[in-house]
Amino acid sequence: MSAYDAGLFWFRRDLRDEDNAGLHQAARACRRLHCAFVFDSAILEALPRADRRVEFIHRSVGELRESLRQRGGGLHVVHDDATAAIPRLAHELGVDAVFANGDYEPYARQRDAAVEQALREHGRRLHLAKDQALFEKDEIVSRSGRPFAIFTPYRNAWRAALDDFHVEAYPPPDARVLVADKGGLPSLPELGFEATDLSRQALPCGMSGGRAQLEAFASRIDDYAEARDFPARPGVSRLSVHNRFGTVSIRAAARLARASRGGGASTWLDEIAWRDFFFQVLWHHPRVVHEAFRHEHADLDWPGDERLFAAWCEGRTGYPLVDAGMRELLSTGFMHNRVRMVVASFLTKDLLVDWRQGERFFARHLLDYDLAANNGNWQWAASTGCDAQPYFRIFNPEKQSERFDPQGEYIRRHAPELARVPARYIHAPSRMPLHEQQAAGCVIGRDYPAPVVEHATQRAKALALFRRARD
DNA sequence: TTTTGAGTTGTTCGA
DNA sequence: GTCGAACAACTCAAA
Repeated sequence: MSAYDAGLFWFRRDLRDEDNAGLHQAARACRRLHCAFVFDSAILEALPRADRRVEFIHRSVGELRESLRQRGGGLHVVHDDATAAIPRLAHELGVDAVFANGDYEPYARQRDAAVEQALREHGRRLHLAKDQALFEKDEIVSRSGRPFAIFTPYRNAWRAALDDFHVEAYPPPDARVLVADKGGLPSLPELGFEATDLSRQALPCGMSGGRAQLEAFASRIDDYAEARDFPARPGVSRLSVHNRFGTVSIRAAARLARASRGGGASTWLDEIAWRDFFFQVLWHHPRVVHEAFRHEHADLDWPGDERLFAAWCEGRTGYPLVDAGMRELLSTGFMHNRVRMVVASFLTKDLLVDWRQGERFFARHLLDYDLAANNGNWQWAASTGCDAQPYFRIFNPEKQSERFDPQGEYIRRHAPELARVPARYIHAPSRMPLHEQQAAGCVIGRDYPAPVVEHATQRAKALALFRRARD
């Protein structure tokens, strides 16, 4: 009943051998199945030599390889340009077909098209399965058959579809099908990378790490709706990096939400719907990678300069919640979601810097960086996107700080120079009288910067910028 | 077919 | 102090 004698499963952003749609499909279609992972030199070349993500992937691939070996199989690990490596490996192993899980990013689509073309020249096929998303491409469309451009109706249709959707886990591949690997796992230095501080971050890698995070979140999910906006609290799932690299299956996340059924689970399910929504937006509109989704905001002339952008990058804008967020990003590779919104709003609406600069900075530093979600959310914050925030809805960084970090716990954790600032000044330390600054060991202009811009003034400028674009 | 209402994440202003 | 309105424009679904 197997369609092929031998096949090759190519792992990409799905680093697990449990509940993996494409792997399951491949194992059923082949009598013998090889597995491979490619450290794609086309991607790695562009990265700095110390990169937490590469280390996360490296460790997760190592664990995946061990797990496959325990099942009687293995994982070929190659360091090369994937476009060349996969067709070559398919040839060397003498397989009839290659299997993988689909990817919605323009680079990945191009790469897969090139691989498919090269395979076809030798009579081999490439089969792509749906695994990253619960629903993809044209699975959720409006009544007119067009892709949704507004989240809420998308979400309603998505949830209705989920009610009828089979989210059982795909069983792991049958041991009799898997074939052992040859060759080793290249070390991080062999790939051209240095070790990072990843082991000091409270972030378990691999399938085992993903499982632990998911279980830990299961005990907090009922409080998610209330707790998720407070960055000092353990309210959010912290599963984003595992969803990014597939060390947790998105179907496992959906099963957890379904099993919980409370308000927290429902709110969290909406976040999963946002993820699918942005995958779908990117799939249908790849141009959003480079330009505003809304044409009338495509040519906004953002006046923000390099000095302001640098202050934002380094977390020294003089707005404590913004600075704490940027420092969290730099020191951990993560930033709490509420704070992501605050710093994104601040960069675009207060510093008036082009959202693409912020997007690129996040892309470089976020461990959980995902093109679709990052782009979608930046365009949301900048009011340029698909179902974006209205341009006049501008976050006040001080107000957000008072609401979501009232005692400044989060601020103090990430901006230690503010640790001794009294709570009544923690959201606007420059208003502290000098003697209190001295008592707190935080003199404005010496230990902590004065605000680089004034919110009210910049808000008015942002409104004018958008008004001009509309006229 | 047309109309109507509602829409992730907010702030400011004036009564 | 609290409250509602205003801040646009467009998509989508329901009436």
